[in-house]
Amino acid sequence: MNSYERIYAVVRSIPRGTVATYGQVARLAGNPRWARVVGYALHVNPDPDGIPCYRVVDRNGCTSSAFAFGGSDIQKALLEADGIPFLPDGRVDLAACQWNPNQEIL
DNA sequence: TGGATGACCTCCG
DNA sequence: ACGGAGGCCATCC
Repeated sequence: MNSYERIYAVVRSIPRGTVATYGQVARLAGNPRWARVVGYALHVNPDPDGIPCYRVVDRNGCTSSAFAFGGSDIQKALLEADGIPFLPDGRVDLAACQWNPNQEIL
C-alpha cells in the first residue's frame, strides 16, 4: 500500500535526536487520522534497520506496552543513544525533543 | 465481501 | 485527574 510507504518515509525522515508522535507522523504522512494505521505500519515494520520505530511515541511521549520491538528498556536505550532525554516519569521529553517538521522544511 | 482488530486520539462523565 | 466509549483508516482472517 502506498499508505505504508508514506508512513515509512515520514518515520525515516525523523532526524536523530528527535521523536515524533503517531498523530504527528500520520499528519505528515498526509492523513491526520492515520494514527492507528501508523501504529499498524510500524507494527509490521519491514525495515527496522531503516525505520526507527522507537522514535515514534504516543501523544504522552511513551510507547505502547504491547510490543516495544523488544522491550521498553530497549527503546529507552535507543532513544538515549540518539541523545533524547527522558523525564522522571519514564517518558520521552517531548517538550525538548519532539520533532518539528517545520525545521525540516526550512 | 464482511466482521474483527490495532504500537492511536479525543470527548464525555 | 481518572475511567470509559466512540471515531477513524487500513489490514487480517
